[in-house]
This record gives sequence, structure tokens and C-alpha cells, in this order.
Amino acid sequence: MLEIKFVRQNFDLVQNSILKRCKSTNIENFKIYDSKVRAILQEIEELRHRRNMFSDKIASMKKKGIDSDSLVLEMRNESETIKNLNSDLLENEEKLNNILMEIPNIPHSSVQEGKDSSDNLLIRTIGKLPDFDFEPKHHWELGEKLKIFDFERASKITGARFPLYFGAGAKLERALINFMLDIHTTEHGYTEVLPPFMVNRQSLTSTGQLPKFEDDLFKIEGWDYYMVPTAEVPVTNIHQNEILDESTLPIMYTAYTPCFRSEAGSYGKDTKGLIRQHQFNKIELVKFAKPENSYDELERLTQNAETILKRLNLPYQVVSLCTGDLGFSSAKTYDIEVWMPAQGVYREISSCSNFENFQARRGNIRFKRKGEKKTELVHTLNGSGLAVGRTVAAIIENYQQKDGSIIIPENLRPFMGNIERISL
RNA sequence: GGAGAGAUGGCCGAGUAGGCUGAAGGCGCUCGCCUGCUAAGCGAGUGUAGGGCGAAAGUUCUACCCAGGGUUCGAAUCCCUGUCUCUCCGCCA
Repeated sequence: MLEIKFVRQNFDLVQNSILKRCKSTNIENFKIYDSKVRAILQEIEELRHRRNMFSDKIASMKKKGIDSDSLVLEMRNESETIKNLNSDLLENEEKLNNILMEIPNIPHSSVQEGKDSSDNLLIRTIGKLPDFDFEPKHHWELGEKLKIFDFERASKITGARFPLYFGAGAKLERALINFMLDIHTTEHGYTEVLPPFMVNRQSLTSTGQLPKFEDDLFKIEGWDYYMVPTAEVPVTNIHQNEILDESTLPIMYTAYTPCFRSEAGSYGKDTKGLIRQHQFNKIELVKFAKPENSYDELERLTQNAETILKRLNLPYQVVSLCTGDLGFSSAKTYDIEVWMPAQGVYREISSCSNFENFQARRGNIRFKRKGEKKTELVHTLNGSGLAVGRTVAAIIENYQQKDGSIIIPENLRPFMGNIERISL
């Protein structure tokens, strides 16, 4: 959320930034409701001031034994007026707030203007593409042949787009989770967190999934709970409504969670394999940083995610999302895309963002500098480190052999009982 | 699932026969003093948000004692609903 004062004073800039994002959010009514709210508020405050004064007067009259009935009667009416004005106020405030909650973050000045992913800026390309002397197969073909996953049976258990791993496949997924968590905790200094896998409405509002993107979520019927779409939500909300001590910043957490997404609007896209599932595993990196450091922290966080790919010897590229492709809450985002040989394309495997104080304002996450009395909003950042299912897919495709077996990346072997390859 | 107790400022913790209590006290924090360092000690200050006036220091008004309703001229204090925490019983991985 942007600060209401900022929107009021920089209305054109805000509107412009929505245009740059190629979004159609209409904020014209902001001005109307804003001035209405302010006018009503002023009136109420005056009336309340009067009421407070006369209440004191009534108190002292009663003490002295003076008759105050007429004054009481008058104040009774006035209280009624205040009550009516107040419901008027609430109504307008709600409308104003709804608009405010749907305004996306302002892109950082370094973010390239563009309409969609085709305008994203390539930052770097790392690693050597594998050189096959045969036609590389898709991971789902290889995986099903090796009997390490079975999408048919998964759909029987639940429905389309759910994973079901067996044997070395299940182990590979688990090994990667441990591999990633170990590197982030022991080498990059993150604290491991295991959060709830369901979150409430307030938490999703803090991080920006709600109110706008309810359709993307799985909701628990009869509860105010939702399945986590990403660990970003529970982990960022650890410090919801807190005032952090400056000396603890940056706070760095890493968490494994499964992620649940309805994938509304993506029917027909990536229908096969592990790329787009309703449930997938992900390791998340989350930081709470001081404003002046947050862009350095973003670079570091992105590199932390890249480290995993480097250790696995998977080729990838990093792109900076253009304004049109940027997520709602983000001011700047780097996507890390891993090479998928069968399709011959780079696919997103991590998304690392700086939200500046956009989420912090919604979640009321602040810090206090030593010697200062004012609190400030922290900057929040997060990124995948990495999406596990897609990493499995990438390993299978990049490490496939002519005979259909899969070589296990060397650094991962200690986590796989030291086996060197998955074969029939 | 049944029965109780509680929710107050950065933290701990007073305050319920309704009216200068934005809220005692303590801790913490900030500034100053003192002790050749440190610790201790002494003094002063120290909530948040919004609005008015002021160049600023400041000043003034409004709101906030879990949340939302209600009673009342007036509620941290009374009533209702909800949420969360704790204790006991039951059940259970």
C-alpha cells in the first residue's frame, strides 16, 4: 500500500505508474472519497470537542447539585448526530481504503519500462548449455518412464495438476529441500523457519495477495484460512505489527513450505509435468531491511538464490522484470530462469523482489533507529531459493542420458544416499 | 468438545460502586551530571495516528487501554458478540 498522503500529493505520478505497469486500475474516485472523508472527519471532531466540553460541564454541575437536565437532553441529540455522521464516515473510508489497497507499488527508477515479459531486461547468463548427441526428452516423459512420478494417479487422488512422486523421485525432491536449506542457513546466514501452511486474511492482505487476487488462492471452507500460495506470506507476517530493533536488521529467514495456487486463468498452459501445479514445494528467502540497504540486499538475495543453481551446475539467466511484468506489490524484481533443454527455453525458477515499504505499511512492520524517537517502516524482500519442483524438472532434463537415466549432480549426492544416477 | 481466567504504552504491571487517567509504578531508551575506564548512582525527558495554528521550537483539537457493536450527557472501567492466550477435564497425531 502506498501512503495516503503520498497518493494525495502525487496523484499524477501514481496514475502514471499504473499506466507504466499497463494496468487499468481506476483511481479517479480516490479524490472524491478522500475529500469527503476529510470533511466529515473535521465536522465530527468539532462536534466531539463540544461534547467533551459539555460532558465535563455536566459533571461539575452535578457535583455542585445544579440541575443539568436540559443540557443532558441537548447532548443526547448531539450524540445522535455524531453517530450518524460516523457511519457516513465509515462508509466513505471503506471505499477510499478499497481504492488504496488496489493501487500497485511504484516501480523503482531502475526498472525498465515495458508492456510484458518480452520487454524484460536480460542481466546475465550463467553456465554452459548441455550438449546432447540425441534429442533431449521432456522431464515428464523421462520421469514417468523411470517411475519416479505419476501424474495419472495423482489426478485420481485429487485432480489435475497435483504431484505424486515415488522412490528416487520423492527422495530427489526431499534431498533438494535439505540441500537448499543447508546452504542458505550455513553459508548465507539465514535463520530456518517452519511456518504454518495456512494463513488468515490479514496476512494475505499484508503481503498484497488480497484483496485483489483472491481467485489465485485456495480457501478453506467455513474458515478465514487460506492455503499458503508461497512462504512469503507466513514468513513476512512473523513481524506483523511489530517494532523491530535496528540492531537486528537485516533479519533473514529461509523457509520450506508447500505452495498452493489455483492457477486460475492458466488453463491449457504447461499442462504437462512439474512446471505448473496446484501444489509444489519451494524454499523461500525473506529479508527485513533498512530502507537505505534494501537494494543491496536484493542483489545479495538474488545471488543467494543463484548459488543453488551454480552448485547444481544448471545453466540459467537473470532478467529484470519490466514495469508491465512486475508483480503488484513489488518495486523491482529479478527473475532467475533455468535452462530447460527439451523445450529449448529458459523457465522461471525464482523471483526475487524488493517491496520497499509497500508490504510493511500494510502489515505495520516498523523499526526504530538508535537515538531516534520516530519509527520507520522496514523494507521487505523475498525470493525463491528455489522452486523445488522446477529444480527437479531442470535436473532431469539437463542431466538426462541417452539411455533415459539421470545423473545426480555431484553436490547433491550426499543428500541422495550417494547414488550417482537414477535409472530403471 | 465441556468448565474457568485473562487481553492496558517498546516491555512488565497498577487502575472496574462510569467523569482532569493518555493512563500510577518499574524496566528499557534518550539527554545531562557524577565516578580517571566499566558497572553503579543522580536529574530531566520518553506512546501512536490524524487535523488546526506556527518559519521553527512548539501549541491546540480528535481518536486509540484486543476487535466490533450497545448502554450513557460521558466508558479502559457496565452489557453483548467475536478473536487470541492461559488453566482444568475430555479426545487425539
